Amino acid sequence: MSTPIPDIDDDKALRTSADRVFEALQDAIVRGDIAPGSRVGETDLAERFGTSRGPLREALRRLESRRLVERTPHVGIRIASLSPEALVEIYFVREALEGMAARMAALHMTDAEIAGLRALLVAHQQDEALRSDTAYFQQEGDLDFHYRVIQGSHNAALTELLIGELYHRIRMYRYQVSAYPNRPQKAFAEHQRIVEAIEARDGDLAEMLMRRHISSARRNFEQLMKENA
Amino acid sequence: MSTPIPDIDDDKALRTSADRVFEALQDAIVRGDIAPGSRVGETDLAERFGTSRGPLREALRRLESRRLVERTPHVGIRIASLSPEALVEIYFVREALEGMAARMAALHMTDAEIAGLRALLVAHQQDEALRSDTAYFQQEGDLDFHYRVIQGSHNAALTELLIGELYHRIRMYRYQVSAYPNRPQKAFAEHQRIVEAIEARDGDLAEMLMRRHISSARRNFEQLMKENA
DNA sequence: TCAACGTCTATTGTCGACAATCCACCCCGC
DNA sequence: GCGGGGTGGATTGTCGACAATAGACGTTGA
Repeated sequence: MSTPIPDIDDDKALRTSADRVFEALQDAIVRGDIAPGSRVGETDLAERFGTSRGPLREALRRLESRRLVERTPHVGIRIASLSPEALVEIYFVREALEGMAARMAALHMTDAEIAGLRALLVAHQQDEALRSDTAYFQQEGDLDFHYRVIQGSHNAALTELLIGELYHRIRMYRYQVSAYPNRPQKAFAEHQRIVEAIEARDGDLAEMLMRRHISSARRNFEQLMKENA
Repeated sequence: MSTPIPDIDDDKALRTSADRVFEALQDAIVRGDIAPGSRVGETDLAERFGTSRGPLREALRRLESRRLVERTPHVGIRIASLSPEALVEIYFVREALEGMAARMAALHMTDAEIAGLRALLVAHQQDEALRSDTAYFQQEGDLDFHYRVIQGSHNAALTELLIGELYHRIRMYRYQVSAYPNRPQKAFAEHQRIVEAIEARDGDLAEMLMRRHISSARRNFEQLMKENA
């Protein structure tokens, strides 16, 4: 108890209480401020977020849709915990979706967007030169890169699925196991070649490279799991 | 079609009222019993489904997550209507995801599942021989075929995304525009070749064929839209 | 006549209380 | 001592009432 949860977002931009709780609670879950797998009571949560159980339950239903909490009727809710196996499953989904996103990005990104993407890579290169092995920063940068490619697809359904649903779970896992090594220099090189393909407006190549990029990250992760077992 | 809303599911298997309303309302939206794009009041809906506004709002939040209703704070909710452009976007997502599903189905489906899949095709062939142009039936059969391949991937994340989220919107569109022609005989031939690839355990081929199958359905749809405009 | 303002009503957002259900613990019988 | 049933407590599910907001309508002034 005490003040375990980072302050509720008091910003009034999100009008309703249910929306604020939804964002705050999602953030708390993703950041691991609430232990994954733990059972939580509605009354406690409502009190903690300074609202009543009505809006809280609405927020919970949305989090349930996003697979961030699991609910069993008349029993309660528990914070979702992503197993390594489930993460591997998501890797396959990412490979398919982001591959398609890269293809469409190569076809539909504006020149300005591509320029911004390359600028991002340059920034990463400099940062990486300094702090070569701090995986965390690279991970956030990695997310940034993928975000931009996804949005570059100009496909709202695709973007919503990836950023709105999948990425929260992935980030949750990254917080759970604090920064597992993820070959930053190699990933960076792959990013660079993806951008080159996009610049060349080569959809086939962009998709292929992105799929290889993600599937090799998956294999790296699977290897890591095998070693730790 | 007489009763305005298909009877609320009185089955007690779904324990809570919010769950029942969620399913019933989703069904009503998908079937078009509530006009797409129409504004609906919470009080009306609650009364219509025989519950109070509390559970109804929880159901609405989940439907909002599935993009079946759109909500603007302090104003109300409106039933989502899927534009042709949005459907095209979803076709691309399907192409990526179902392509991956076909690949994984070729690798992971059990022999029994494959046998069932082929049996389904045989049944389709016979039915289709009789009613060669009734698109509706073929469509439901089409869904059935795709369902099985998706579940054959044995990837829960993939299955949940496709069947749990995307397919409701697709079905909604099929009800909206009553049975647009979708080249049943050609689709059937494509299904057959996909099954052959799965039987051969050829993941690469299965994915390629499935992607072609879906993208050619998309192009067929886009062509149709152009003609009607 | 038109536009801007203010009021007013209908609808949504929020809350607290009550009812229903489950789980843990205890008691009783074997 | 052990298993089964029952009871108590706590938690979730549901409801009706109240507060707050937005949009519609009428009014007033130029």
